[in-house]
Amino acid sequence: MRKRPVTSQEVANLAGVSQSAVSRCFSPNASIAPKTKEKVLAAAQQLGYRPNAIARSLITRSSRTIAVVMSQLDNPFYAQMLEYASRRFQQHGYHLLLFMSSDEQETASVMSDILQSQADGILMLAATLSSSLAKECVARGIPVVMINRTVAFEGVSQVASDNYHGGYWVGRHLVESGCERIAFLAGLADSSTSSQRRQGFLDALAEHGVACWAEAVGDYDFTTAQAATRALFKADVYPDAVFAANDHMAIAVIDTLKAELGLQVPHDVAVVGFDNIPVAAWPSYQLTTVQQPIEAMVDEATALLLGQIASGQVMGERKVLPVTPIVRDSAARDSSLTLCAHAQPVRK
Amino acid sequence: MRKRPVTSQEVANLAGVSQSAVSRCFSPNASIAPKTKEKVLAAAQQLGYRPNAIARSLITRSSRTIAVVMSQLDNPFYAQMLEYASRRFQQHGYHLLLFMSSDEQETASVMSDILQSQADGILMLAATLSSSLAKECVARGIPVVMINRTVAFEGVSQVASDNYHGGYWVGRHLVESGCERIAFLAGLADSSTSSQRRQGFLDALAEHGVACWAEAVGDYDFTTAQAATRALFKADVYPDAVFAANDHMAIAVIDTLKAELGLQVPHDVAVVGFDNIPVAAWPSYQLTTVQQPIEAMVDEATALLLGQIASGQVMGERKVLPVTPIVRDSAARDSSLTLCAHAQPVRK
DNA sequence: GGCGCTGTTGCATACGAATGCAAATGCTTT
DNA sequence: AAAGCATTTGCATTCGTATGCAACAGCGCC
Repeated sequence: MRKRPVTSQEVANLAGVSQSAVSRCFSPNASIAPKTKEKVLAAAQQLGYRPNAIARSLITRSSRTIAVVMSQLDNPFYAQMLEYASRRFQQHGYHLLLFMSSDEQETASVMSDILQSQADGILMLAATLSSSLAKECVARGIPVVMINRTVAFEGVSQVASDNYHGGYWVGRHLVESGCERIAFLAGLADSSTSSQRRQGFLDALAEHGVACWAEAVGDYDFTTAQAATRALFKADVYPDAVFAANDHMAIAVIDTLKAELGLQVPHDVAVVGFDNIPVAAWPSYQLTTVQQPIEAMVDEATALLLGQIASGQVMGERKVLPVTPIVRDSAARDSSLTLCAHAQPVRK
Repeated sequence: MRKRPVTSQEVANLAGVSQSAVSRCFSPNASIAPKTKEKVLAAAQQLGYRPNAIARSLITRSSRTIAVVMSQLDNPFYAQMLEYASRRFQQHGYHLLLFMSSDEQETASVMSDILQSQADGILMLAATLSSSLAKECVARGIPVVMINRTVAFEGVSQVASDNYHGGYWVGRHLVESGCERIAFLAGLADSSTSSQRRQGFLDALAEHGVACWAEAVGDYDFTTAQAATRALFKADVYPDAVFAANDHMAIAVIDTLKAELGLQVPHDVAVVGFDNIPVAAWPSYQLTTVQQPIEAMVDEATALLLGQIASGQVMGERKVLPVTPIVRDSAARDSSLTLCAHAQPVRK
């Protein structure tokens, strides 16, 4: 049977003090005599008392909980983010309530749960939010921070890496490496990250008088990216470079080229990704990519959330963090590298 | 400023009913007249009322929350588990509270948070628990289910895949493939999964009159596994097969062999892993491995937790689920496959 | 019309801890 | 010894919702 939990009242009885005294022993800045505290803690220990966080939340009106909404955990990039975020918030005495949501409809139902759960803040990792829901959160004074997504509403904060300049660097790097038939493999059609990377990339090509050879969509998914690769390479004259909107897809491209099409990377085709996930560094891939500053992004998101929670002021702030090009073998034919405005290339 | 939330009392006033009536509108099986419900819902809608889950939890003594303790999210195997578990519990109206914990000490502090949080159940993914903490959970009537770990205490439930027979299959498969110098790469020294896989593996070798050629420890970590590989292969006569206790390490072995030692897989060395993570199927690796039934394991864990929560009976149950050998190129020299008692090989 | 029945409703209380306020304690000071 | 002050303590109330109980309404039936 479920045991009835020990309450502060019972501890108070045993210690011969009032319930308030017990409560004060477990509040950081409460006024309590050392001797009393000792007595109370002994009694608490003896009974196995643990303060009930639910009751505390009710009266303090703060659950010390952050709701996290994620769309994909199979992408190691976001898994890493989640892990780091969890540790970060744990340090500040906050806990994460995890929600998975693939589509916007699911997000609506999930948001309803979140609002009922009294979370103190909401962190969205690559998940989108309808503006009506965003508005409701802001109206209730719950800060929302989105990582790597944008939303058409002002009240929510956004943290992203500099996708535009990352894409720009890739475009320039490929052109300067001597590539001539450069293709782009997009992520999800409606994702801001993919389109910003694409825009920077196209601008770089244009500045060098090169047009994008071909485009395809891979939905940030391995299998879809494989199919897209086959489509891109079925013509007699195929691309000599592919920029995939993330590493996951870039890996799929490399594997498909090697295994199905008998093409060598980078000898026949240069491939560049985005994110710098751990796999990218593996000897089999040696993927040239653009590193997103995971920890800095999470730190920024944490600071925004905790800051707004503390101040009670919910406002939409935007942070764009610099990215770092990582040059590896998959696209490094020519090493005449030059610096990009916002990005220092690093050879690893 | 943080807005004062709308309460059921305010809705009641607007709708011209009592607070109880409002409450009953949001409880599934409460007795309420359709006409009243309509009035109340309209008022709730107008005010933007959402029931406060904290207050509800306090009175019902059930938070509808499951605490999840994880040790590693960088292993896609556990990331997949978490994602599936989240969706599964979401379906049942439960939410996940996520905690990361690497070592046993951290787990102790995390458990303290969990007990205060009034979670209805605890799910441990590849994390260990001291028996004193386990005992406390059981004493409080909080069910605990561990996936892929064992604990020296009876009250907690355990779900695991059949590591022993998985290891056994690997041992036999390698011997029957003609390998003679077979090495084992262990995971964490104290993990039950690694030692069970090892035991099955060694038993299979012994039954065929073969001794294990060498052993090393890789801590389930890419870099450590790379170092271990170098150690295993530094002698003139090196292994002709390696069984790594999980895929993550097996991939590290393959990469290290190819990139640093100039050895071909499977031509020079056969490599087998465990888990069947998505990477294992990638064309570059084609890793022979033993698949753990992720969804079945989570389903089982979910059923155990929800069952014990519903009945109020906390008890230690053990479930061992069958594994499925997956034969791919990394270890398939000879295809004279035979069936293993608990495992049907599948060619994918 | 009175009786009993089913289905709704409101009242009052409970959940467990935090906190403003006033009372009480202990200590110093003159 | 009395007054003054700072610190500690207990009392009573509060957070927002669920629920047992009693009151009540509506209905059909004899």
